[in-house]
Amino acid sequence: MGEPTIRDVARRASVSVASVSRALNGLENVRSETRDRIMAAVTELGYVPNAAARSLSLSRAHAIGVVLPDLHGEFFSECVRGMDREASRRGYLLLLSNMHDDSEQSAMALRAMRGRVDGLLVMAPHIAPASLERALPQALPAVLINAPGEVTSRPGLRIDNRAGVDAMVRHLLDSGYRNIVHVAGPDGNVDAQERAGAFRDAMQRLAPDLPARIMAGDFTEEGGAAAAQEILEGDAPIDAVFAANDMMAIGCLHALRAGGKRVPEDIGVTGFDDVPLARYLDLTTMRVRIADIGARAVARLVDMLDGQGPGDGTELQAPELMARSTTMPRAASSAVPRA
Amino acid sequence: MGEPTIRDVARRASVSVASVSRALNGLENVRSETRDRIMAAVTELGYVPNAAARSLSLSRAHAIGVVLPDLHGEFFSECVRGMDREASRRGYLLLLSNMHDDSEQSAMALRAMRGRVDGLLVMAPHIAPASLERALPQALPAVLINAPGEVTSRPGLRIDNRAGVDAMVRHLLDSGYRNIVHVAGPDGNVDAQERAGAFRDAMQRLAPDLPARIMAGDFTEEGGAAAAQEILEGDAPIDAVFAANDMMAIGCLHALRAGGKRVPEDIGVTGFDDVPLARYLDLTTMRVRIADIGARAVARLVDMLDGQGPGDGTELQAPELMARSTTMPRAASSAVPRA
DNA sequence: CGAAGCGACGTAACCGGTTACATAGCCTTC
DNA sequence: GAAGGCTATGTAACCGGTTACGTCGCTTCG
Repeated sequence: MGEPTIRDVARRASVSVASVSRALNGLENVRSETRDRIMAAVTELGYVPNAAARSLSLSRAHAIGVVLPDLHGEFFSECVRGMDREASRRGYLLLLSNMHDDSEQSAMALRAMRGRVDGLLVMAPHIAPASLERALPQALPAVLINAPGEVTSRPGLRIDNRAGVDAMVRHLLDSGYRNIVHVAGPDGNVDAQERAGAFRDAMQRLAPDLPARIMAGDFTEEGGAAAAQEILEGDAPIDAVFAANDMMAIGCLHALRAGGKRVPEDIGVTGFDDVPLARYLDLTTMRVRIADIGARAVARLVDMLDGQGPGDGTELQAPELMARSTTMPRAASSAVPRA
Repeated sequence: MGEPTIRDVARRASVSVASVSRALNGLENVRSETRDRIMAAVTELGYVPNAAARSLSLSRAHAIGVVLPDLHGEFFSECVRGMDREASRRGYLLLLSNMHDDSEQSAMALRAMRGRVDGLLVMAPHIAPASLERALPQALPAVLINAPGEVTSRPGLRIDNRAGVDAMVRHLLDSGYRNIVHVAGPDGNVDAQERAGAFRDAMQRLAPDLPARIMAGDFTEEGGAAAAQEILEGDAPIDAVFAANDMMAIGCLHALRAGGKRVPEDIGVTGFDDVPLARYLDLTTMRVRIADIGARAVARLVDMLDGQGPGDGTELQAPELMARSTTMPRAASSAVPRA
């Protein structure tokens, strides 16, 4: 009545279940005539192996658990797209579960994956590493995405914020901007902190004579606009705003233009992330290839599962400068010494 | 060595595996003292039931397979977000697989889900219903999302394009626009066809005296701009453009303004979908709650699985008018008779 | 010619749960 | 006080695969 099982196939092909299993898994020690009979039976019955039974006896599910926070649109889909691409290339399926803020429920979701997946991909930007480590089944290999710092023993994958900020600061200096202010993200956010710190360092290193101003922000468009207001009303001779993300850069851009500034002539504006809107507004920014991060995370995890060693530590994904029309080479430009 | 099994728990609590299973599944016939001993053993050992074993013996996986095409960002993530929300409320996990254009590989992905999922959520806008029906395991319940027409016997979920177009046409007429042109989407797309057809019908019904012009388009920004050029250069007295999606509306909006037209005074522009960019540009459009569609799809599927009957046929999700600043009530306005 | 070796194949145990059925202990009831 | 019923619990079969091990027949070689 139900779906055909391997025993049905065996009966139909007049062989034992062992032979069917061997034939299906491409083992060598099956006579080709036998194999043909088995394959015929398989197609006649429309047999498909039951994955649950397979996982149970192999203790291998060929599936990867993906636990993501409630991400904003583009980021989420790009990440999953990259994961799916790599996973399906490698013959794995993705088991998805949003990690809700409720850590109780997240723990539930994690347990529910027990026995279903061979490894975990976890993005938990706002979870303390210690409690994360506790929630993670210690038996399961896991790759952490954008986890805060090196605090964990798990292999990880992160945006190379330092390299990105470096490239952007260099671009601004090369273009001739001299009075650069960084609008930082919220305190709680790891990327925000890292970008702000990197900005300070980059300025110190690349242009020690110039001031490295940092303003507070919150990653929102309104926050960017507020920063712009402050700049318009202040008396500091700012000629470039480097926002810690694109949304703030966009808020900034509008407010500055509304305030009578010409961008990029009077003042340059740049962001970070390269959201679709940035491309649309022709905003200079750092492109973060999120899909690649997802794909690499899968690749590393599968390598671990196949015993290729744990890979070492945290891998960084370098963003790419997208120089567009909110910055321009300026008259007063002077070369910056290469590091 | 490996993870503890139910037998380990049974041994530790000095009971049989049957009692452990009963206690864990909340069966009534377990003495509370016994239950406590079992629970203690569970937490001491850190026992988590193996899902594969569970699915095998119950033939119930508590997971839902999700097969989506390679969707564009926002749509994908919204849809999955809605699904995940509802699925986790109902105690289900999501098994994800992008359906690549390669139908061979898609079939593979579908078989790989055999035994892993209790049902399928399939979005296949560009697959012929017949071949889809063939690829789908006939034993698995499935809910089709945005499937073309009623051609299939499976329950489905679709955007109510007719209602949406109706509402928009009514809004334009109410606002006083009289010479409305619809910029259609690509021929192959079901939504595009439906919207164009609905536009013709709505105009016929709500304003039989007015012309119902339709121009060809392709759902891209460039396509919208091209249509706008044609309007600018033509001599028809167009005073409103209703694009079949937001991206075309945006292309149109820019081209019209670049061509010297004032929007919304000289000409109204509207779209469909309410992508984030539309909100940003303050474009009048129809909001499609994609997340709700995903959530409803899960809800219906789970109802089917729980034997609540198959639900009947295709359910429609009504879009919502977002009247923003690319349309406005005009002087020459005259009321339109309500249907 | 018999033993050893080898390749193809079958038998049955196992993976880790669930559950039908058996059993045992206790309480009722006449 | 024995029979019957009820409840808590144990035993073992089963879900559908994989695979260690055994069997069988044939070839090869001393």
